[in-house]
Amino acid sequence: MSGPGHAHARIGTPGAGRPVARATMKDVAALAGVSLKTVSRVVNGEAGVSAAVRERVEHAASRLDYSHNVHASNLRRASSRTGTVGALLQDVSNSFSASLLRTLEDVARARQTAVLAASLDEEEDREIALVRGLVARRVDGLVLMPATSRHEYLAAELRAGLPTVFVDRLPHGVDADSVTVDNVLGSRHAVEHLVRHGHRRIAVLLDLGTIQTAQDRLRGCREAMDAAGIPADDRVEVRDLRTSDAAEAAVRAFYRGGPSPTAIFAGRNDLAIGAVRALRSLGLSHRVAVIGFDDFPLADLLDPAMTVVRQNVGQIGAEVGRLLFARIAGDTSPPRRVVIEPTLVVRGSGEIRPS
Amino acid sequence: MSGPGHAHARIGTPGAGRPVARATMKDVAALAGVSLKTVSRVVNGEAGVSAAVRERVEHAASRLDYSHNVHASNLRRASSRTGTVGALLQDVSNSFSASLLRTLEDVARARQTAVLAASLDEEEDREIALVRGLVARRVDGLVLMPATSRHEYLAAELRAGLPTVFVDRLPHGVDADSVTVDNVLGSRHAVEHLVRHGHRRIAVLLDLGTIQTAQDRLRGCREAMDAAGIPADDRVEVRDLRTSDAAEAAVRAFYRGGPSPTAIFAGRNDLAIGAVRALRSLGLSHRVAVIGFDDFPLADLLDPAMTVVRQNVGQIGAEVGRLLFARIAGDTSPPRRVVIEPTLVVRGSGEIRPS
DNA sequence: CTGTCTCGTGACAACGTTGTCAGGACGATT
DNA sequence: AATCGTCCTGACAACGTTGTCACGAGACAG
Repeated sequence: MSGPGHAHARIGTPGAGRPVARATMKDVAALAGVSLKTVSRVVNGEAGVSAAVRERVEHAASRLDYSHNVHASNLRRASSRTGTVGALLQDVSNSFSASLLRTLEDVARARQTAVLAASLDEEEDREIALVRGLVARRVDGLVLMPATSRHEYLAAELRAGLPTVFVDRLPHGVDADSVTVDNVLGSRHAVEHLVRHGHRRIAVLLDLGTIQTAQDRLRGCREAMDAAGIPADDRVEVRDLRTSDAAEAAVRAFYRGGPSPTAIFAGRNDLAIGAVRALRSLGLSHRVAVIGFDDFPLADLLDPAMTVVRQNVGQIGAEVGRLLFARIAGDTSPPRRVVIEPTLVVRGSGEIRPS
Repeated sequence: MSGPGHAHARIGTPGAGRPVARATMKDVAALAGVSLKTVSRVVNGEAGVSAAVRERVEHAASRLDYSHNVHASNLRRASSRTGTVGALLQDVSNSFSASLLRTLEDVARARQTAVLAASLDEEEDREIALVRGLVARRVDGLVLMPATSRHEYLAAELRAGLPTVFVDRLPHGVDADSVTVDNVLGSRHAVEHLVRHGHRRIAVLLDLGTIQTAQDRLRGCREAMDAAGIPADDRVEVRDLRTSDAAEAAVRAFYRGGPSPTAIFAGRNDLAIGAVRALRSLGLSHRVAVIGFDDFPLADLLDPAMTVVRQNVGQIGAEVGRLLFARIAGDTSPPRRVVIEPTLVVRGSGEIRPS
């Protein structure tokens, strides 16, 4: 207690402990009067330690608040798993990424694995920096919803055997597992649905043109329109919409002496919400049809309830987890591309007929 | 290429690399024809390496796909930071936890720190196990939205100086930083608001009674009702509601020959949503007032738009980040208890008068 | 030419842990 | 009594890295 290092150490207050070094196996060994290796045996529950010694060690460990250092342990161990995986998603606060993270977390926890989560916000540099950080932390696996469109920068890691699963977007330039949604199909179905309800002037709201899913969704729309003989119309095809507010403004513009579409397909859930806000304020929410891509909480409570193309997030997350941990467990079969079919959820807003 | 270990190693396929060991500084040193220590100097950008040697080392490193091992580095370094913090939240897929995580992540990223995220789902054992795991991983700090009601189990860690910030719920039995919302105040304001609009039969929906915030919210309601001279009524005070569905069922029961409250205060956002579903299906959504605790996306788009008590999540997250990283940076001042005042956001559902 | 100083580089120990192996105590077998 | 095997325990090296120190080469002053 009077040692120089402890002189001013208070107990139980936040900053008090910094000077107090953590107890190591060596300290526990000294207190228990055994060798370091014996402590290691006890801590790891190995056989070949007498009950008396085991008890002495455990007592010493708890008296010193000993906590195992997994980093040192992994460093020494033969085939070191860090028990950590990384998840780089678009934005952990949006409901799609958040649900995905949650499902992955559940799978990981069942395997004693922790999840490092981060948001990319479609920033390419951030993705590359974060991947580097995760590799430096020696994560056992990586789940990636990429912001980049080319993934050669990952080649070395993949070659080194880093289990990697792409989600929502396909890998380009490297070969890796992926779990994606058939965006072309989903948006084609949505637009076909609108056409079937009599629409010919259908607006399309889309995210950043650099994002794969946005491109695919556009393609799906075009296919459906081509099949219906509806010519492409630049005035109602708005791209590079990043926010709900941008979508709202775009939709407002449609009806200010503009093309006045009778239906709107929104290529992302918050764009759909922006569209609803605009229509609501224009008094058009019961006169213009809306279908959004990606379901969201409360879509059924809006008025009219929103018809959406649903990506089954639970299924996506489960597939991602399954693939990732199979690789971590040593599965070396060729990369798999799991494609999940989205479904149209009919709720009302997509069934409004043109007036 | 003909070495025995590489004979069957394919390139670029997921499982190909497992047998290929990662290059270490030793390997880089050998290839560059320098000592290991020189590689360390180059990798860490230390001074005292000639340009020629530096270039040779960098070239060798990239040829071997060398990646720095932060765990070994931290182990050796004097004052080791792992550059990782842990966030144990209620459920990373609910919008409150997710937003909090997101804000924390932004603060952390600015400090080159990664975030380990996990959900507790109000399970006490899981909290304890996860904290142990985070400590074993030597996180630099911990953000905790506890499922437990007593926190003595953290005493040793706090004593050892683990920077810890409680969020949404206060620490009990130990002294630590916290950022909470004044739940009593918020719910008192909500009920006062209902009383002011003429309500005397006000139902209260609450989460698990073991959760601190639920207790506080109940207390706030009671204070407001006492002040208004409204006697407590067990029939309209429903506790231990875990899900939106449970809330929906409870509200349905109110109007099946039950007490028929003229207003409902829901102590959590998804309970409020359950209430809305029930009222909607009973055709009462414009006749019974509803106020929810905690704002949520689209609350303004419901019909009627929902009046809520808003906890400013951005502010909470920012405070948590600020406190946590101040501690990590060495701040040893006494623990702080930051309390944030929630505000009533008036939107319509809370201003319906009794019929 | 010698001595000193600086600069670039390397040898070695150490961080906290685990795998390998060897040794001592003890009871059982010859 | 000598030999063997079993059980428990410890000494030591190693994982990949960095801090410390020492050494050799060249520059420069005396």
